[in-house]
Amino acid sequence: MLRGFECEHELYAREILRKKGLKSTAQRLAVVHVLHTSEKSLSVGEIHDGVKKILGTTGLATIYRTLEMFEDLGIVKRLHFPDGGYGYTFSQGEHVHHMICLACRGVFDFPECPIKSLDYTSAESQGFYVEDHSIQLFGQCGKCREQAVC
Amino acid sequence: MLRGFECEHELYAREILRKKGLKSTAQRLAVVHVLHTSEKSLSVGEIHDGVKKILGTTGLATIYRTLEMFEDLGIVKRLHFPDGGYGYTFSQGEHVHHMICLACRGVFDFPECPIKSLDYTSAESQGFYVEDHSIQLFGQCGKCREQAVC
DNA sequence: AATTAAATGAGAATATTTTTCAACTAAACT
DNA sequence: AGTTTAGTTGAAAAATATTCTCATTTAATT
Repeated sequence: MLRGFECEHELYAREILRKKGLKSTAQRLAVVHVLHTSEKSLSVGEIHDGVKKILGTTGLATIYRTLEMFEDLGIVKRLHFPDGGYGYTFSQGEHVHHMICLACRGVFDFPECPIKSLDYTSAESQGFYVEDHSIQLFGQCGKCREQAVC
Repeated sequence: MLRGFECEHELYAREILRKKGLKSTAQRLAVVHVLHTSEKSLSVGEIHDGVKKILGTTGLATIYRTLEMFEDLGIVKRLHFPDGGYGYTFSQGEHVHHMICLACRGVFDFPECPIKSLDYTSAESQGFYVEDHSIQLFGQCGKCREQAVC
């Protein structure tokens, strides 16, 4: 298959796919490439466009299939925005929380997990068993603040 | 217009609508009723069904329009689940975080906001201006744990 | 009761996502 | 390097989900 833009991120994805007996197709690696070279999160359509730029024609269904699979594998993360939209960002499966710029949809890692220091006592006192949590900060990134008119 | 199930939640919604010069229609109050009497979050279709049970025929477009408006007004909150679905829960505009049961989609308030005690220093050191944040705990509620087979 | 601006319903129009299936291809095995 | 095989893809159709249009209705005000 077509190579040429092989980097650590693509090798990382190849490895995960290989372990699961899944194929490292040009389409899948192109999705990895498009996502990890983007500083902002991307919609399904934007990912499709990016992949088409690399491979020429590519079916939209393949993009949907790939993203769903990648999310299960922890290769991408789906983020929901307050306006109801959503996008994908590359992920290496780590426990990371994000700061999301509402202006450019840029995604930045939030270095600390405040829940780590916190315990789940108040949840558990209500009989709730916590399996996972998600934290997101919304606002404006440095670049967008500079460009802002106000 | 049709009354009969007027309670504090409906009066609360009426007041917000009135202040904005919007009408308290039977459809809107029925959405409030359906949502606040449900212990779990509801999909658009479930809300539509619930409203139809109260009012008879009701257009789906009205449900969509109402939910969008209610979200802007802080009367409902849209929650996204790890499986990609989403649902709505009644809200009174307060800063509350939720514990979401993955089994029944029940929504419970998480009493403390860990971000309150935390500061945004690490975000701000990256030049990011934080406007809002969202925290969600996912897991299993007490009721679903009891019913679980394992 | 009359007025008016806002809201609704029904269905058409869009948009989004999933499914189907024949053709294709990466990976493993000669 | 060629064969085999199971997994994948593309294209189009199908299924879902969401938004829009506009004539009719209604809540709120006078």
